[in-house]
Amino acid sequence: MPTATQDRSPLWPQLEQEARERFGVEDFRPGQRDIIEAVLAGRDVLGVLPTGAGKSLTFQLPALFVPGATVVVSPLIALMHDQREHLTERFDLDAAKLDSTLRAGELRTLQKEIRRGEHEFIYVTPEQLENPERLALLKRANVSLFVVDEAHCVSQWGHDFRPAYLSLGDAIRALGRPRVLALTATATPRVREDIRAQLGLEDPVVVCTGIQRDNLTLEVHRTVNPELKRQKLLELLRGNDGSAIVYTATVRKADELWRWLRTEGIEAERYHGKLKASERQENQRRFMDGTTPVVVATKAFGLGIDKPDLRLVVHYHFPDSLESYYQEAGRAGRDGMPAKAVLLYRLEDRRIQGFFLGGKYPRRDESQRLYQAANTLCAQGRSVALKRLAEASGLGDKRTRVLVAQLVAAGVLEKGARGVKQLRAFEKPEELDAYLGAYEERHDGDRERLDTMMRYGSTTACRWKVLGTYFDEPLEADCAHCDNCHARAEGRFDARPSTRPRPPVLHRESQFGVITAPAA
DNA sequence: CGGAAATGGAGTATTCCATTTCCGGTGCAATACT
Repeated sequence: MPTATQDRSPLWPQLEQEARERFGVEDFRPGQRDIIEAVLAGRDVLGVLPTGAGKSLTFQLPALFVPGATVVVSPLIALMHDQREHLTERFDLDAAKLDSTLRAGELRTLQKEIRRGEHEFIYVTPEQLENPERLALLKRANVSLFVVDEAHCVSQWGHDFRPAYLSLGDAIRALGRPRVLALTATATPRVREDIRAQLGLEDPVVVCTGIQRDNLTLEVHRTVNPELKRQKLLELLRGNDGSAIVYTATVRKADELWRWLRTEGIEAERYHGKLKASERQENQRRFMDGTTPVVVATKAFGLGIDKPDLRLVVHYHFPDSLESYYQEAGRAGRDGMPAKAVLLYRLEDRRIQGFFLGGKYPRRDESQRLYQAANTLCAQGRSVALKRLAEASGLGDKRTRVLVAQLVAAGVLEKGARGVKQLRAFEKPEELDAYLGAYEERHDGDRERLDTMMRYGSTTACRWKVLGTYFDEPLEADCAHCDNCHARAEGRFDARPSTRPRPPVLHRESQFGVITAPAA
């Protein structure tokens, strides 16, 4: 993919004026100008900018200079709501939002407004774009810019829990192929490629600002048992002057730690997907406005969280990949002041992530079952509803949708208003095999990412270097602001750590059912 | 896969240990209830 162009649009002076007068922006931050230029030039763009780097401006500003409406796809209704309010109240722009919370009356009003072209911005959930009526409505808005906010969701969520993300490419085509701007805070080359392919971006301009953060110190503490872990956590929180997030992998652990921290005299909120919406909102508010300094949360606490003065992010369990880790840990120190990201590493925590990985993608036999069901039900060119396909194959709705999307992409099925139709069958066995095995590759990729996450936890190398390599931004010198670099500077590492004798391994259940433990 | 909780066994009182079982993230949308 090519990098940013430097052509200046003739509109630039007007643009700068608008930026100043409407948005109060005097100088553009790194990356912003390149993205805006490319969008105005009618290019597809993938922008990788960190949280708080002014992503919104990169579509809000050019949207005012292109004809027709700008559609913004957002993963969370709450996020859409905030952004819309921001646009209408602070910047005096017309923005609508289209999601399931609209009542029938509100929807009718909105339909009229959209037909009259009243809205410059229309925020939608990906699910809405699967609905043919909504798509028809948006078509009337003459969409010339299609923005995908938090675009990593396309790659991270599309294939399992929010399959609507797999249909964005279809929606873009249905809207007459407006230029597309995909925005995210982190993307490895693999994720970038996934976004490009899923959205059908054509020769996109890629704008990446770096991932290195000099004010953020990375640390890993190996904690060999739960008690040590808790003590370390307590020590970190007591030693921290400012706000902190503690991430856990499970809801139960989040609740448990939250309770325990409070008995230890630490003021904390909790946040996870099992809480009622009202409680989540209230807890988040108290953390964001500084009433409570600590929040214990699962990964549900993430999107849209921009608290610049966050001083510490602790991971009680490591997440599923370095992308996730960097996203979560990187929330610390957005204000540029010193901050710390600490991982409490324990080898055993792998099982939790391993468990989540296990059920994530369709297995071979499931893909087979769906394909067979489609073959049977779609005989003689009949249209079949997804629900029927799910019933016939015995798969869940979500899984069915993921697999249908895969078959649509392969040109085997076609989506219509009344379900799917079969266009052809897999002709060659290799083709069928590629379909059946498509998710095995993804699964292997995910395992690898988990392994890389664990290598980060156990490495003695510079941690920023590890991250740099992972995100394809190799770092030449060591960072001097991670625990390993500190340790090396203080001579606390052996010259050649890898040559030390390895600890004995306890083999349980060898193939003869004997337990052997090599002498230490 | 591992930790917590539940169950079971041994053996006779309460308890203790071993084994088994269960559970585990993210949200939208549509639907059935008050």
